[in-house]
Amino acid sequence: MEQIRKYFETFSFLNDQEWHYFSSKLQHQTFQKKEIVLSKGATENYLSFVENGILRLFIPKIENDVTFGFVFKNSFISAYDSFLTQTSCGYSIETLAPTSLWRLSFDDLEDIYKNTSIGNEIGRKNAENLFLLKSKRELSLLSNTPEERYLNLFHERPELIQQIPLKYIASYIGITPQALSRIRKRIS
Amino acid sequence: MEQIRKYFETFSFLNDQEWHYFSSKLQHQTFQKKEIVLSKGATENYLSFVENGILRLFIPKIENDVTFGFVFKNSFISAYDSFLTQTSCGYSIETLAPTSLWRLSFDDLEDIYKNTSIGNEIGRKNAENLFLLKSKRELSLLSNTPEERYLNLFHERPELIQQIPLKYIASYIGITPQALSRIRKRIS
DNA sequence: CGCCGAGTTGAACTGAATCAAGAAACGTGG
DNA sequence: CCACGTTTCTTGATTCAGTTCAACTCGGCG
Repeated sequence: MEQIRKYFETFSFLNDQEWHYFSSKLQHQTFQKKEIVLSKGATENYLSFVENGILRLFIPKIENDVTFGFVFKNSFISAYDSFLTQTSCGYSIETLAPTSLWRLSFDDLEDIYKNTSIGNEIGRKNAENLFLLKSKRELSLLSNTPEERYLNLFHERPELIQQIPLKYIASYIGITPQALSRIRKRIS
Repeated sequence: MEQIRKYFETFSFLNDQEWHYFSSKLQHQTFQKKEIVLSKGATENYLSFVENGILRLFIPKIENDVTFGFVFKNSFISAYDSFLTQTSCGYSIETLAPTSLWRLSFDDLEDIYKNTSIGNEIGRKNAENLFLLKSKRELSLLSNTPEERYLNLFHERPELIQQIPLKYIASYIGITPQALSRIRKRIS
């Protein structure tokens, strides 16, 4: 749990009282490998910190679903759009490895925003960070080729390429597994 | 200027004192058509409200630059990633029509965050909204075809298709002007 | 041992890129 | 208000990266 505090304090310092208030809201939950954490159509009720494990965000499709995100330990996971708007979610989240989460419910987070000044600040900085990530990804999808995206992933997140089945990575960079297989062959 | 207050109050109510403090920081500035508002490589110093006009965000390239955003009146524009991180910007912003902005500097915004509780709340909700837009766009780029993206634009933002040169829209959708021309022919 | 999912490889197909040229629209100065 | 030059849009021909369909290999697991 101390990891969460550390994570926050990359944004803003928390005194013990603030931290105690925040951490009292957290619920611990564990999942097996290949378990669905949130089903498409449901409404996300949690902002969750990944204590351990790997998760995948994807739009389920009849044939090939579209994977658009992976989350590793020591960061937050949520269907954050569904969470923020409290409307049904257009995608699903599943675990790719045994996973344990510290979860904060929507209502508890609202309380934190109401009752603490630090809450909004951390919430803002977190949303800003998520925005930055999505901005980078948008530019990558528009201006890089799939091959460039694969090479970038390879350099920036090598752990991802080692731990995650290729078919999901292929989908993440926007191509079929076959095409990724050929790219790998070409560049090696 | 009242438009800005209205915009904020879609998020959170502002009392007169808060509004007065905020609005005292705003600087007014106007631009002609086709004027560069921010050059790639510079650092964004402003969060700007578009009172009037149209702007385009793009990565300048030797041959075809990559357009990834348009902003119309009554919303905010900024190279928000560069602004937040105060590092040099990877893209440029130019006007596509005569434009007038109300601008808030980075330092002034930091003051607002420090001195008001409402500031962080609005900042958070604004960042959340920007995040939502980017999330939608990511999914669109991954799971729709260029043709579907064009039709979506056509339904969701028809004003955009009327007022903006096709070549920029093509780039925004992720294809060449020629390909967009053929799509238009096909669907009409 | 046999099954199943993941990855690879091949062949044919397709949508978009590229190269090139012409038509239409736009803006500016006379 | 027209004439000219520039930019934008369209259309055609060719090329190419990635898709699709299909077959085969490999490794793990019941």
